[in-house]
Parts: sequence; structure tokens; C-alpha cells
Amino acid sequence: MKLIQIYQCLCDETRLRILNLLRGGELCVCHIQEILGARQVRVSKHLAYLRAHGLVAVRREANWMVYRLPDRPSKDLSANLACLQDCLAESPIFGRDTARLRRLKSRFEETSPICCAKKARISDSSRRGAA
Amino acid sequence: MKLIQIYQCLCDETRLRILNLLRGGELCVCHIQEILGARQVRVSKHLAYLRAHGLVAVRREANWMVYRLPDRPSKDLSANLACLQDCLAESPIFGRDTARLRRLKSRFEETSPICCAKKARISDSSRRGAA
DNA sequence: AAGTTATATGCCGATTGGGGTATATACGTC
DNA sequence: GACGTATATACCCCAATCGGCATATAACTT
Repeated sequence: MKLIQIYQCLCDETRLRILNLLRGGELCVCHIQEILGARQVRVSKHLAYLRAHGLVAVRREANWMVYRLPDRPSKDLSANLACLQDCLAESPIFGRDTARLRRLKSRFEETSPICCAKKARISDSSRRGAA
Repeated sequence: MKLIQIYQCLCDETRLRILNLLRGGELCVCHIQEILGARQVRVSKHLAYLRAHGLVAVRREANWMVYRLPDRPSKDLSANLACLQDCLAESPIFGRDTARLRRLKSRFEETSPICCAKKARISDSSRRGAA
């Protein structure tokens, strides 16, 4: 029952916040970390959990692991993410996260979704391996 | 975060099956038990869990506890139950449960939602206490 | 009151979840 | 190769979950 795996992922606030952030596009771990204000281990573990349950996908970009929602989410997942988005619409915590995300994105908008613009440019030239 | 409580309830198959059944109207414990083919303790405990998290409501009818979905579900709950129904639409397990429910209901259709029609009539006359 | 039926609860054992610290791994730089 | 940075993993502790057995509770029956 894949559906249950989805619900298992959704019953933790940190994971909900991560999924909420990823709706805005892919993000590296340290950005998630920064926005959530959580320690690295915690974020990393929750991402591992989400990954193991098929709720997120990853690619490596130089030193960074860049997480995103699955490219072809199942019907169940799409439905539940949509439902989640709906439920979160008025939540202050999630609104704050989204606002922080926007501000953070404006810092590296034209470069890459990963941390530091300078390093991002370097990895741009080594990106041939990326999907 | 009420939403998380909802997801906590949804991440167990037995509970999903129970909620699926209750969409068809209120049911007493032993009917749920019969349809799921699960032991009494297990059903009772999951119902207690659902009750503690506000996903179901109960009333007593004579000897029986009759469970139902909340009368005024929150926006989040409604949304998720709708989403759940959608996701479950083609699931064989849940379809089988629903079929069993229909057959079982035809056995006491004009009487009461509780177990035995004969006893149901008796408790009908003592129903003044019910909400 | 004693017996029966329907349901809930206490306790146990096994498993999972979540947070933390410390450490490993992977990659890039020098 | 030595070092730094980003991320993952191993291990520990504690709390929650799930299933089962045994028992309690509540209502009805006689």
C-alpha cells in the first residue's frame, strides 16, 4: 500500500515543512536547513525518510545534494500534495517558511538552486553529468 | 497542528479501512470487526485512536458503541477524507470491504445500524437517551 | 444477583520514530 | 595527499505504535 507510505511521511511537521518548501522547486540541504532553522542531522534524516518512501528525488550537484519532488509523482501522491497545499494555505508556520524561501531565492535567482553563487558557477561547467 | 493528527490516523491500513467503512454511515464495533476480519481488541484500539484524534465520533446504543465520522468535520479533515476516497477508489481491499458492508447492511436495512435486528427493536424503545 | 454480550483497557514484547552526538563519506581545493 | 565543506550514517536514548492476552466495564437478560 503505497498510500500508507505517503501518510507516514506526512505525519511529521518537519517533513511537511520540507515538502511545502520543495513545492517551490528543488533545494539543497543547507537551504532547507537554513529556512527551517533546524540542525543538519535532523533535516538530513527527514530527507532520507522521504527519499526512502519515494516522496522526494535527489541529484548531486558538486558538493550539494539537491532535493526535489518526484518528477512523475503517482496519482496518490499528486492528490495528497495538492490536498496538503490546500490545508496549509493559511498556516502561519508554513507561510513564514514560504516567505523565507522567496527571500532566499532572490539571493541566487539567476544562478543555480544551490548554495553559493560563486561555487554554483563552477559546478555549472561540470554539470554535464546531471539529469 | 491538527493536520498532523489526521495524517497520523491515516497511516495505518486498519484505520484506513475503518474510515472507508464509516463513509457509508455509522457502524457498531462488531460489524466493523466482522467486515475487516480482525479481532475485537484490534478494532477497538484503532477506534480509540481515531476517537482520541477526533476522526470519529461515538454514541452508545444499548450494548453497542456506534461509530461514525464527525458530524462537523474540520476543513482539513473533509479535504483529506475526500482525497482518501479518491485514492482508494480502485483499491481491491477497500472495494471488497465496501462490498461486504453492502451485503451486511442489506441484512438489517430497515431496522437499526446496530447488530441484531431483534435486539435493535428493543433498544429502539429505549433510545430516548441517544443524542 | 448471576450470567451474557459488547466493548474498552492494562500490561507485555517487538518495532518504529525522532532527536541528539559523533563519525563517515563524497566532493572540491590547494 | 592534506584539508575543508556538504551531507549521510551509526549509535544511543526515549517515546509512541501495534498486536496480542487477560481483564475490566457497561448494559442487557433472566
